[in-house]
This record gives sequence, C-alpha cells and structure tokens, in this order.
Amino acid sequence: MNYETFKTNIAISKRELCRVIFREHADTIQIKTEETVVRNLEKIFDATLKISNRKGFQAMSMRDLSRETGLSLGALYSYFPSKDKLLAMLQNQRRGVSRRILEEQIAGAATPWEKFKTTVRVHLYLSEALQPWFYFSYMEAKNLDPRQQRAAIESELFTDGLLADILEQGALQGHWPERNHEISAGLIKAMLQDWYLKRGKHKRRRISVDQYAETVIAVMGAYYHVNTP
Amino acid sequence: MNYETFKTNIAISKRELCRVIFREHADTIQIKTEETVVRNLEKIFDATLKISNRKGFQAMSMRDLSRETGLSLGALYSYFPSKDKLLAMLQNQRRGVSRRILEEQIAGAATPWEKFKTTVRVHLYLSEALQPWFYFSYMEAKNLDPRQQRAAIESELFTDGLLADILEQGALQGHWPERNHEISAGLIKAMLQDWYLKRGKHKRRRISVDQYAETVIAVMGAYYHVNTP
DNA sequence: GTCTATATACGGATAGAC
DNA sequence: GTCTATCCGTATATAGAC
Repeated sequence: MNYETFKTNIAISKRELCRVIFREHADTIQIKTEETVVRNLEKIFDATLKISNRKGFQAMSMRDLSRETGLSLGALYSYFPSKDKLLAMLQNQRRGVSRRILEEQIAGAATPWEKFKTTVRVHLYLSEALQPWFYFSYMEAKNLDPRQQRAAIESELFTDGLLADILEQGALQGHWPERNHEISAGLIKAMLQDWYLKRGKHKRRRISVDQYAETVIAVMGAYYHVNTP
Repeated sequence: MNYETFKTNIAISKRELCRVIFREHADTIQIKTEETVVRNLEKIFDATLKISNRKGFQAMSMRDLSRETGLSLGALYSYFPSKDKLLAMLQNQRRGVSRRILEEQIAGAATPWEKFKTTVRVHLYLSEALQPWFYFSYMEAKNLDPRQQRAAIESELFTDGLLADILEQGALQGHWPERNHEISAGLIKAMLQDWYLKRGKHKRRRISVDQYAETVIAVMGAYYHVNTP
C-alpha cells in the first residue's frame, strides 16, 4: 500500500465528513435542506480551519469567519448554536472516522509486523488527507470543555494502546525481543504526529508521506531487530 | 551525565532568567528597583505559564493574570506595555539560554556519537527543567507577530541542523552508514519535543527523563548500527 | 510602586425584516 | 435561508489618587 492507492480506496472526502456531521447535529442546525447545509458546512469548516490554524481558534472572531465564508453573522448562527459548539463539531467527527478506518485496515493484516506497518502508514495517510483537521484538533484540544477534553485524551491513548498491543504481541510470538513497548509506542506516536504538526517543514524539504512512513518503519524495525529490505 | 548531575551543574534558575529579561527590557519596564522587578516578573511569568498552558494565552485575560499574581491591573502594566509584549518576553529568552547551554555541552563531547548522545540528553534535560516554558513557546508560537514567528521557525531549524550535522559527520567518519540525516534529525526532534508536550502522560506512566533519553538513544543507535550496551 | 475607577473597543449572540 | 442592526458583556489599556 502507498498513499496513492490509499486515497483512491478510502475516499474520505471532506464532503462526506460534513454530511455525517449534519446528520448527527440535525437538532441544533436550523436549516433543513441537506444540500444547502452540506455546502455551507464545508465552507464554514474550511474557513475555520484556515483561520484557526494560522492564529488560533480563540483569536478567530465570528466576524473573521463571516468575512472568509461570505456568510453573514446571522446566517452562521443558523448552522451552529455557539462558537464553542462549532469547535466541538470539528473535533469529534475526525476522531471517529480515523478510528474506524484504522481498525478496519489493521484487521486486514496478518502478522504483528504487518499490523505495525499498516498502523504507521494508515495513520500518516489519514493525517495527510485531513491535515488541517488533525493539526486543529491537536492544537485546540485545550480549548474544549472538560468533558470533551477527556474524550481527546482517551483518543490519544487509544492509538498508543493499539501500537503497544501490536508490539507486545510480536514479542510474545517471538518475532522480536522484549522492550518497554509503552515507551516505544509513545515515541512512534510522536513521530506520526510530527508529520502533520510540521507540515510546512516537510513540504519545504520535499519529503513525501511515503518516504516518511518508510523511514519511521525502518527506524523501529532496526530497534526491534526486524529485517527490512 | 544524568539529569541529577545536569541540574546541579547548570542551575538555570527561573530567577536568573527573570533577571536577564529585566536587563534586556529595562526601557519598557517602568519600575526601576531590580529586586522588586525580578520578584514580580517571576510571579507574572509563573502565573502566565500556569494559566496559558491550561487554556491558552489568548484565553487568559488580564484579570485572570491579576487574580493569579495578586497584582492589580495597573501594577501589571508597569511591568510590560501590552499583553503581546508579555508573550514576546516569555518566548525569546528561553530560546537564547537553551541554545547557549546546548552548544557549550556539545563542544565538550569528542566523537559524533558522544555529541549525539549529549544533544539528546541536554535537550531533554533542559525541557524537563523548564517544561512550562518549552510547552508554552511551542503552543503559542502562532500568536507571535510575523517577525518573531520567523525567529521561532529559525530556532526550530537550528536544532534540526545541529542533529543533522552530527549525523552527517559520523557517516563521513565511517562510524555509521549513510542515511537521510535530515529526516532522521526531524524524527529525533519529534521525540524530544514529545517529552515536554505530553508531560502528563509520561508522569502517569512513571517514565523518568533519563529512561526516556536512553530509549531515544537506543532507538537511533539501532537505526544507525551503533553498538550500545 | 500599587491601587481603583474608567475610557473605549470589540467580542459573541439575537431579533426581526426580507 | 440570509441579511442588517443591535444588545450587552467583557476585553485591553490608561489616568490619577495614594
């Protein structure tokens, strides 16, 4: 698998994400025509991510958002009840989709090493396809209310746990030596997150997501004594 | 070297940092008695980091800061001319100190591998000693004005360059094989930054900074075929 | 040096016309 | 569905007393 095949197979369009969000928030969204809502939600989310990722969600005023989307203040408020809820809408959905795709893809891998490589690649590919969403949910996590902050932390620990379990499995099955798999998982996660946190840097250096994935795999392969070509 | 010895040898007290900041900003600080300024700056910085690292610098109001420091709004404004300048004061100083200490320590190491290990350890030890400052300057970098944002990016690239140079040197001297050292340096940096970005997680898992340092060194040692005990 | 009181602007959010 | 006009709270920053 590489990024190209992933993109065509998965097709997680922003459009689709917006449609899901609309269905889940039909109660708080005042407009009822699905096509209109999806079209405008996409505009709103794009604009929010664009402005927030430059100067922070708190620093983005509703007037900024109005200017960027071309919608009036009043119109904006018929798509979400408050600025805080807008934040929550953006945060939750991305996590659910990522988790589902990640689990589906891992299930298709046979050995622990295959599972490991799949996790690394799929995580990177997801964050590549939805970079502004990933960046946003990392940087704005602390602006959530306590309840949702717990959800964000749990989600962080979920990937860590996934990776640690795979590494543990491989050690139990004798594919590689024992290590502190919890620390390893944390280090891998750090490398995966750096891909979307420093996107500008990687772009400037002309590093492709596939090249990055293979390097992360090679580094951990060496540490776990897995022979890689 | 371990964290204990580092801490006693270096003694980068917050107090000292505040004193340097005072001297550099003597023109904009209205109060002139050094002892008073240093004492209050320490209170102000501690409070700013505490509040900002919880809910973000933008979300911290001057009234929050007044409450936390015990100083009135009026008093606060005699220590800095605007909230933005306060942000800048916090950002700049930390970088200068870190860079100086890092370069001093690396100069004392003989081989590329020793230099590498020193860089990893010193970076982690610095961020351990000044965790709130490191976290803050990472998370709030985007709130700086463009001029200072460039300085922050340069500082990011400086550590990357330092690491890449060391790795390059080692390859040239035949200590290890050729690799894409630029990517390697980025991955290492990501692991180093994760230490202060996810401090809560590491604390909960009872991972010590020394244990973390040795794991990062072991991982990259394996990738670069360096024999580690 | 530090305080209280206040000027002034800008923020989120809503009402009601079209 | 979308707009304009506006309410009202809270923000940063300053003036001037002590």
